[in-house]
Amino acid sequence: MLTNQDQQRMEQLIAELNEHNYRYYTLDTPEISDAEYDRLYDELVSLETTLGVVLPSSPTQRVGHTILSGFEQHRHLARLWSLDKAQNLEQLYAWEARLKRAISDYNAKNPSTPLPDPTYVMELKFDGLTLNLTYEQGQLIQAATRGNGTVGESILAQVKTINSIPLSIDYTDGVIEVQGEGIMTLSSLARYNETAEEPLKNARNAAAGALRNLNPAVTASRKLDAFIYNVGYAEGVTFDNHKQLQQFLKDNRFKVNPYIIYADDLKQFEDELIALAERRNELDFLIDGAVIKVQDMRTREALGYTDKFPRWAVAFKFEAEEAETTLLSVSWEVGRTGKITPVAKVEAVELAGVTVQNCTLNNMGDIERKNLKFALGTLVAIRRSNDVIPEILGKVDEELGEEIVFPDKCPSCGSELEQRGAHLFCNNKLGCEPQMIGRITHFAARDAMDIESFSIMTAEQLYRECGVKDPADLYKLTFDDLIKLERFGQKKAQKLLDAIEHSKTRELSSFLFALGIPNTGKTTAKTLADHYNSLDAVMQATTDELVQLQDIGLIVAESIVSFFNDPDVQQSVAAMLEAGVAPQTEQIATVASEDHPLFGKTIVITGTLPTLGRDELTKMLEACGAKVTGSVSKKTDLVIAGEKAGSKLTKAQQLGITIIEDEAQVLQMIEG
DNA sequence: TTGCCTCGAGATCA
DNA sequence: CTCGAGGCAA
Repeated sequence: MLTNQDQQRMEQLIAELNEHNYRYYTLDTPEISDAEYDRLYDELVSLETTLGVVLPSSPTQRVGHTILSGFEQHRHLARLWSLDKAQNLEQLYAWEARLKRAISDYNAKNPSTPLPDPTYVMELKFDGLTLNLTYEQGQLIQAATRGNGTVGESILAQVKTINSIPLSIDYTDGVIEVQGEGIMTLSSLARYNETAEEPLKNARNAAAGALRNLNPAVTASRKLDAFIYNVGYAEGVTFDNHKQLQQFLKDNRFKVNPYIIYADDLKQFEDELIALAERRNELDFLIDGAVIKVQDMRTREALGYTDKFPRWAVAFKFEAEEAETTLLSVSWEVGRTGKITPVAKVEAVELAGVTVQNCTLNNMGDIERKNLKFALGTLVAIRRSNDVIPEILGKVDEELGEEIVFPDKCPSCGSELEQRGAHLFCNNKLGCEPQMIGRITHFAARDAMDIESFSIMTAEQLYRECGVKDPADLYKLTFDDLIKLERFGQKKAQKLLDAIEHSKTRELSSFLFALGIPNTGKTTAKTLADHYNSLDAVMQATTDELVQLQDIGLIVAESIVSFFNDPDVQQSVAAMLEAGVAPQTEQIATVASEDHPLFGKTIVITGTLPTLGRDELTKMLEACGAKVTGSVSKKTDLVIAGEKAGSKLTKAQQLGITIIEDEAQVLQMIEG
């Protein structure tokens, strides 16, 4: 039986433990000994077991004992943006110049409400894994990775194991999302590696790996930490400037790194940036630069965002670490477009926590510009540019090595190569294996037809063993074809077939991108799909028409026209359509049939679904002949309720309206 | 490009 | 149980 007294004692214990937890992990000023903490903790555990009651903010809820079967998708309430970069002071001031121009443009248009001169704040740029935490009525209800910025993966159970992240906060007036960086401190990593069977190589990957472990107990054993630096979405609270936002985070007991510097002028950061780069190695966690933001929130709102970045913030990146190693060999690889790219093998060398063995050299011109023509077997300097791709900077000394010989024949099929600019191309489109395998791989890729579990290895295997020479051939594959292959069992074969089947109904824009039209990326493919709304119309388009479209010039237009004039392409597309590939367009979908179960229904959407955006879902529903309205009434036939659904859901329940909360079920209904 | 994790396949052992 | 492919993040 739960008595009032027990309940009170439990709440008291939780409050005390959370307070001590906060002092220990967030403020780093513990007040009681570990033994005392453990005693209180044990008392709470036994109280919880005897009563059979566990409150959500109880510290015993940090380490879940159920092993997850996979990660669910999560749609962020506010997009998580990347940051514009500055590698040096010159680029930093260039950013400031753009910023000031944007401000004066704004002020010219809005003379009655001018923006103030910008003042700045500088913080550390942590090298870990972005976290997005959702609190509803003060409780931590969701935690997700960044993903593509819009949809990430839910890692709530893993994030709860991070002791400095509060399970509940004082702010209870609405839903908020805060953002921060999940990290592993260097001391934690060292301590972990002392006893670990498999030592972890660097703190960033260790943190990322720990958060993607399906067993939260494993995550807990890695003893991660997190710094919170932003409020991405908030109901019921606004901030005038960065200081207020910071204070809000601190008041709600988030762990905010104390390194925050305010300045009226970027010049004041110059010395600090140099000092920081030097002090970098003294910190107990990895940073890869500093983030500089405008303090004033109205300015942030007014300036807004480009496609990718906020205009009011920039990441100042430290000089990338460099290493010296021997250039062992250069091989020439053929991409899907026939472009020949030199790839360098170097003597394995440790660089910023990873072992580098391969470096891209871009093209012939690059090799000459870097004076590497006679560098085989000699010492070269390397660096990881843009954080990721290793590149060779140049020779370390004057010593001459063996010559890097530029090929004149395709290294794969032996055709004559053609030079276009600094690049070499193999024009043997249909007889050159890596080009064909590359096209098939590209076709199946995530942003293209999204055939899951299919990648270059599979493409090679299918090409060689099953005669899959063209993307269209994928649709002829049978279970019997696959099961014969090495490393293909029942499960894998079926999975691949299901994925191929699923790809038949991808969006037209994805299909166009998948075809690999030269000079046509995701964005152009989308432009084409939106404008023409049918595959046939795109194939019939003329150069004159195409150049009228947004961001399509003569070169792109001609690429598109000549691509679809190619009889091989026409044949391949025809074969795919024949096999049942039906790129989805709005036009097809808007031919709503009166037989559709959703036809004429009045539907209300509330909350957020894991992957479908509200606009996207509205369009889909309308295409079925449904009417999507904003508020629930007696006339509403159906309510689709996602996470964090509000009063609309309550009202629907009161009125007894059918409610769907499962995204998969929604999609099923749309499909009929 | 690398490191980390997961999953399925195939080998090994009971 | 071990190995390698696939997926994710930076």
